[in-house]
Amino acid sequence: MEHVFSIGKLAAASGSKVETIRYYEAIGLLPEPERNAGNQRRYSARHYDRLVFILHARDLGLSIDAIRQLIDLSSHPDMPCHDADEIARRQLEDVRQRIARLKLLEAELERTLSDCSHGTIAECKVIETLAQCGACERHQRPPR
Amino acid sequence: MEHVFSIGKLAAASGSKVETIRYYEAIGLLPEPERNAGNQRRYSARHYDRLVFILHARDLGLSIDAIRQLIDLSSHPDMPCHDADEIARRQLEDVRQRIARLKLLEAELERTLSDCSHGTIAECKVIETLAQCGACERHQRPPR
DNA sequence: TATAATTCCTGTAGTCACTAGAGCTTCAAG
DNA sequence: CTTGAAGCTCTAGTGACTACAGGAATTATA
Repeated sequence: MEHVFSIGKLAAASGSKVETIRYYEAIGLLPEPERNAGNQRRYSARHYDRLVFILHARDLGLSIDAIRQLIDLSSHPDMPCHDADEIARRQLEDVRQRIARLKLLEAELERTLSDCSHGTIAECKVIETLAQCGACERHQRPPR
Repeated sequence: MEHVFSIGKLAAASGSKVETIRYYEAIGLLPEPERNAGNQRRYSARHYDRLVFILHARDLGLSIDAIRQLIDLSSHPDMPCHDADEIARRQLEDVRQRIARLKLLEAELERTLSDCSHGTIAECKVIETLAQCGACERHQRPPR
């Protein structure tokens, strides 16, 4: 006899939300569960497993689309692992880039804050710093 | 005599996009520019400055709402700097948390990939890892 | 067992910060 | 003067949810 969950219990057990679960069902990530006599969803352990898989992958920053690919892959257990590997590798690359970028931001915010003389807005280095381009290469020189 | 830009030139000079500029105008972050006889937007250096301010702040991860607050602040130059300071400080805190979180993800993805035996999907550690909760505290124990 | 409180249902709309497209007008180069 | 690029407005789409309205079903309490 399997455990059977209401959507609320499944949300609580998995650490997600009722609305999110219904959303994952609507976009086809979670299979449609059985319904009881009163039309309420009744989930099994299989649903729990699938949901935890999705939540982990989301936590790791994978897009819904990447997760869909992984789920498709796992329904072909004879295929080589290469594609799943590739998805994880791309994600790792992405995460590393995000870290590098955020560290630059951290440094710039630290500088911005340490420069601030705590006077009035007119002298505020926070605003001033944002208004200028120090080492930034995004724009051309101001066109004066 | 001031430089005057078309929206396309402003986009190119600032490193943003035409649509983004119109969007910032629509939500009230950029003041409405003058129009020429043919109803086309004509921007001045003031607009360029404001746009660069916004783009920098967005690059630093500030929300549109935080930027709006900073702009409001800067129109009251006599107020103390404290509020602007606080916005930057909160943002720094946020960036640091994001870095910490991403580093955990990086480690988990590295582990996932190094475990992968490159066999078939059935043995794929990438998928397996996502399906389990190793050290994760998000959910309760599986309810079997 | 009756009622009250909670949970669940569907469907729609809202969020954020843009981005893309349709269908038209205006501008600039040759 | 023609032609093609750039501009205009307005609407809808994106991703990944989140929130609400207005009911129906279930569960807890008296």
